[in-house]
Amino acid sequence: MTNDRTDGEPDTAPAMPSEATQARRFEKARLAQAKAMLEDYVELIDDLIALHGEARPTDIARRLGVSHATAIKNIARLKRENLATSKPYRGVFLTPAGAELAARVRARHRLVVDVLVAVGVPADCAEQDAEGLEHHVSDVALAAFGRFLAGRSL
Amino acid sequence: MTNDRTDGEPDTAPAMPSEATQARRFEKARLAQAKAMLEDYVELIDDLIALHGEARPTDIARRLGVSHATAIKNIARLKRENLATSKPYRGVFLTPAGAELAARVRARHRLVVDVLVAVGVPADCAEQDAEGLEHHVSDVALAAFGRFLAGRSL
DNA sequence: GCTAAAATGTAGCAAAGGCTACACTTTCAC
DNA sequence: GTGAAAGTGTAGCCTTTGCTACATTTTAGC
Repeated sequence: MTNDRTDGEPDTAPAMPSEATQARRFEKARLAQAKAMLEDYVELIDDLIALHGEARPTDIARRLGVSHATAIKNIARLKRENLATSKPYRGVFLTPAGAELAARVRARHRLVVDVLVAVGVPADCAEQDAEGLEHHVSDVALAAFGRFLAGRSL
Repeated sequence: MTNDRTDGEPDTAPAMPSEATQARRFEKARLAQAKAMLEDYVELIDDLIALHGEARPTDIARRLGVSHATAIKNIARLKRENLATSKPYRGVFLTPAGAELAARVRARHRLVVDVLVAVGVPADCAEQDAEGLEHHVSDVALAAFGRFLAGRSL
């Protein structure tokens, strides 16, 4: 039972998910949001290392559009969560766990952008929207995206 | 110029968007997130009024999976932003601006769910993912979604 | 190799959005 | 109509994630 039509409301009113179902959905969305910052940072750090051989806090800050102090504070959190390492006045590097997360996040990002483009979203808009979108795409949806794109390219 | 290949990095390194472009994307994603709470509340309040004739703080809290104190605090913010009205111990109602926002948010939500289903995401998963996703879908992408679905149904 | 600029790090503040605890009002059963 | 349960509201706290201001270290030009 996932619907909430137990009382005598007008028949024209639309059904809603049950309170528990809806609360679970919102809670998952909140959790996804909490992980978003970590995901953005590891993906960016991985990109910068690939491009420049290192990831410096100031570069990270500029690319994220935040102050360097904010970037450094968030890098400290990455280190607490065993996703990155750094020594004072040296660049930031990813731990194996961080690199693994970065790989997953980048693959997801590509897939999301590709699906958006496949349904007709302009490329630059797809890149923009994917930036916020990607953190909320579940593995199940991701698998469906993969099948959809595979079917398209036949 | 949106690419960043001005230095002597290895040719195997992938191109990245310019710092300014990337910073703008992240900033937009942050702004979308800041509006998400308002959008969730007005949509839910609108649904509850349609279903029960009123939206009570406790119902709102239960459906969002937060404490009633949190719901009341956020309702106060809706009132500050002229999206809702309420009097002590009475239900919450939407202003014209709030109702207009709710209508837009609900239409967007439907479109997002429909597109997810159309590309093969299971219905319940689509509903779950849409909850977080929807706040980051731009009007341009939304228009593309509409065209995609219209093309499908031919 | 020294000095100035850039980068890095630290401290303290603010707003958002959660929470619990407690007080007050309304509603409903009897 | 009264008392208990349910709903509503307030106060104060915590964490997250942004900021500015200032201190320190490294880097680079000369």
